[in-house]
Amino acid sequence: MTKKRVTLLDVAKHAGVSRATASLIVRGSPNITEKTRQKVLKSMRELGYVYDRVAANMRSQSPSTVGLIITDVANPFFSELLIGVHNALEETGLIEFLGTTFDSDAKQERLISTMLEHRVGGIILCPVSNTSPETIERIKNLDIPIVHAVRELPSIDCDYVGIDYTAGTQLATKHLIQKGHRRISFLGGSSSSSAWKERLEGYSKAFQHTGLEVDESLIVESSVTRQGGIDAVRKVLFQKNPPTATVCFNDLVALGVMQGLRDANLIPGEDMAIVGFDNVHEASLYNPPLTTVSSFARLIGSQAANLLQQRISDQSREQQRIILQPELVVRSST
Amino acid sequence: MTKKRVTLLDVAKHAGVSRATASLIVRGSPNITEKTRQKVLKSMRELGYVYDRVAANMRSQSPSTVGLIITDVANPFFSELLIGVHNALEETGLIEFLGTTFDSDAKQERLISTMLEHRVGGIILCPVSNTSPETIERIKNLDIPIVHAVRELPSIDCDYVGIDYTAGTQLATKHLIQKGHRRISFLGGSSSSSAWKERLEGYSKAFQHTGLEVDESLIVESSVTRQGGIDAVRKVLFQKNPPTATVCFNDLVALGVMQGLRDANLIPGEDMAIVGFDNVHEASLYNPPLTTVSSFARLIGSQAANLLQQRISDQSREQQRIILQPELVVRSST
DNA sequence: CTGAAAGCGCTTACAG
DNA sequence: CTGAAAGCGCTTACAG
Repeated sequence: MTKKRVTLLDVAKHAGVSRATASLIVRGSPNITEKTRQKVLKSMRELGYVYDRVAANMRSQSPSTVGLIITDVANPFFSELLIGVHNALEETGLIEFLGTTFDSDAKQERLISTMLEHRVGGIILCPVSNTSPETIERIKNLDIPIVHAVRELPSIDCDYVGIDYTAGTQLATKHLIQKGHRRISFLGGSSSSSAWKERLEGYSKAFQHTGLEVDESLIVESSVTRQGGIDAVRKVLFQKNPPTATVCFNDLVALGVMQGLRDANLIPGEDMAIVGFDNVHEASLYNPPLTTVSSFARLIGSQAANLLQQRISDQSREQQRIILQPELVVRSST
Repeated sequence: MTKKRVTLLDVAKHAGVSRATASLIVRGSPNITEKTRQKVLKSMRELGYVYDRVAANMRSQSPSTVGLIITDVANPFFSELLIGVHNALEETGLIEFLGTTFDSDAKQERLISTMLEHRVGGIILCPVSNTSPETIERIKNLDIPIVHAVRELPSIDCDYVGIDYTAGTQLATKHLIQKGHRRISFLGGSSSSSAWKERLEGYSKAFQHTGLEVDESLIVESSVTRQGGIDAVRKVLFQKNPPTATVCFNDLVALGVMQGLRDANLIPGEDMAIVGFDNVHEASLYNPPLTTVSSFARLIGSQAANLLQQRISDQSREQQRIILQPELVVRSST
């Protein structure tokens, strides 16, 4: 038994103006006398009018929504990114649909479809690590703006915002080497993602620059979760020549590594130095406070939102790649 | 230079059928011969047709979106709830707009407005703790379905899903009393929220049942974050008669409490027993693993989504309140 | 500022 | 199954 929706025409009649005038007012046109404006706004309040952006945008063919597809809401890196996107979008009147893939290609497929059917004006995509060729092909044929964030798909040309992972882990690894460590493991993440490859490259580079050799047995993949960190550290801890330090795929993994060490009665930061990646808000609250590489999640989010808006308003503009430079944040875990 | 959107009429022409037929097919009508169906589906693929749910729902006056308003994405409780909502909605073709209030009434206001203008079919609202009377009045006048979750607004009648907080903290407090504790603090949360009041009631009840008295100086409010926990535990730790155990507003606060203890060179679980609330996925990974009360976040989410759907399809149906019964999960922090 | 018409991409509700 | 018409709530693009 919903009441019938109040339309602009109802408002116009109530205020004694034309529908065209009322339409100009809701869109904030300047060339309407203040007096009529007030009169119409008053009618809107009295009738309880709610502007229908969906109808408006359908007619004007301008989008009112964008899609944001991330891998995991529970990962603080992504919740920060989400906030960055939201804040940047807030002022523009755009609203975002959120989708979470949990790194599943099938889910990513479905989310993209659903969002397209809902007429999003564009999509910010943090692609799953093993995005299938079919999905890539499909994305390519999409005639709607798309911005990639965090991870880049090698075969796709489009706007991208990410950080220089290679520089980041290089920074982290160098820091450990300077502290005197020689056996340094690299824990967590999946080798199929570009984000992993780039990080590993930084790790390797740091070794090369010091003339040291990388020991492959110290490189362990895992899921990008706390549990993944626990699992990964176990695999290196019981080798005959265990590492004295570790670079982690991200802070979440680092947290797991700390846990895994404690489970083995070792003290994180003392028995093994640990560097994370992301500088998650809570990294300073870890025990011990975590040395990590800041990846500016919120900034990535707001930059991606900005790129998307620009792309929406001008499809033909030049492609942009924004690569943020990471910073090492030294705390007591190293 | 976007290509023109392919419409149902384009598809119909291409397949040599009428628009009405094509429309029946996208909506999955059964009384179409398989042969024409295949023919039309083929045309859709060839033309790259994307169904426009926005237009469809506008015409049929049935909603395709719902709003979900939570307090904090970074809180694992809410990210679980979010997943619950998403999963339940996925099958129905509804898609959700996510809004985060950070417990600000102004933000909540703005989010509700934006969602209404985007024609959501309903809203799942986890209201901010100090929701203003104006907002409440406005929500009342809303003629769209709304379901409250997690927190209840006392002056509003509507569908609600939450858990029995009173029973939860009572369980937690009783457990500590049975373990021999007498000085038990209650840390975190804001006394203006119903969720806090109910929890405190459970805490008090447990004392009453054992003939013990509550010491008001052991009840400390804080923000519902890890930092809040650190701050709160400090305030009780340096009293002349500090508590030997604590019930925390939630797991996030409990994590902060552990940290605060360590900062004071105390061992969580040994020098002070700790019970959390929520049974966040990571609670079992805390150090020490956290005794906590399970609040079934994901289930709350899916139940809220179900209630909302039912309410959308039948506005006049009887109001529902679903109160889940919490369970104590004992681990080594107590 | 007004007024009347057309259109965004669909569905509805017919008669055939 | 077809075909033509009307409508969801707006905006567009006029002539006045």
